[in-house]
Amino acid sequence: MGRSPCCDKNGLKKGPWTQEEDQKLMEYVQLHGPGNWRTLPKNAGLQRCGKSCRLRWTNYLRPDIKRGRFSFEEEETIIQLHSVLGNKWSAIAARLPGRTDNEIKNYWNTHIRKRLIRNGIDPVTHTPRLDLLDLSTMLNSAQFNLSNLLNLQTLVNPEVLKLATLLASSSNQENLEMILNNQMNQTLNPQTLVNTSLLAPSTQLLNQASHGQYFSPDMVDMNNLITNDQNLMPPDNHVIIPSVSTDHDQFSAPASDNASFQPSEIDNKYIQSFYFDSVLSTPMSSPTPLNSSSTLINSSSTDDDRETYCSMFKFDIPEGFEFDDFML
DNA sequence: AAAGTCTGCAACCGCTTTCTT
DNA sequence: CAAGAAAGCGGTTGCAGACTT
Repeated sequence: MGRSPCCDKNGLKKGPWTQEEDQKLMEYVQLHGPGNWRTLPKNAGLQRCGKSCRLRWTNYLRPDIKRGRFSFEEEETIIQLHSVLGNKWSAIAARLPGRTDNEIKNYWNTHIRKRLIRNGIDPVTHTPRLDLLDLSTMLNSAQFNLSNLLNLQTLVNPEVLKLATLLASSSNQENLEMILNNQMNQTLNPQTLVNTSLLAPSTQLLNQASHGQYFSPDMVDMNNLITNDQNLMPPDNHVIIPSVSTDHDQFSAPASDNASFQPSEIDNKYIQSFYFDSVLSTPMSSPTPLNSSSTLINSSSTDDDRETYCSMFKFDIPEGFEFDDFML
């Protein structure tokens, strides 16, 4: 059975709304409340179909709509919710007071989605795009071959494999193996990551971690994270492993034997922003002020260039997980 | 300065779900 | 329970303004 159109479109206006039309619609809704959209246009003296009126009201005229730029927290919320809910814009909008599904959808398509793609993250799966990586380097390795991988597959966290792949693409064999070997102990050891020298040490953070304290993903400025105590957040089932180059401006190649190591821009972004975050975390703290010396956010960055790093790597932290058990 | 291209967003379209009779 | 209407939803389009050549 075919569906009849929501209204007779003959003679009905389409396209942008005029101020006069907005006024009529607002006055009518304020007087009678929203709803009964089929009869509303006629009663309000509008040459529009009810559907158009409903859309105009819900997406634009509603008094509780928050207009203007999305805040950092809102953006983070959208990304996190999208990683769980997918394109359920109305469900996402329900968690963002004052924002409409249409607005969130538009913002996703025009800003967030592009940014994720630019950073090598699949906006659908929220995981790094392996097609961007050089798998051949890893697979051709004599020391690290496919059969080893297969033997490990039940033990290795797939997300860590992705990181490992990334590192492999940078020809850093030794560090890669260290990470994978530690994965055989079921969980990623932050000390090991740091010891690889791919990830410069943060003594302060490691001390905190070794005492079983976790950090919320204050994701933007990893440099601040290690230099500023107040950025270390209270336990919240979060772990961050900050991976900050020693000079803060350029990713450091391991010394001596790997002088040709040239990480790509994507490598830098991934590695420097590597952190763990449970998917359904509690709302995040306010972001750390951007540091102009950071590779991620530098002096030439505009507001629009605020990079989005959440949801890149997600790990569930097992209950009762203790870092002490895994310290070297 | 003009033409072409890009970008962001409001609005529309059509399908699905929910409600009403 | 079924049919029809209304509402909800997500994908897509069209256009105005910004930007680039």
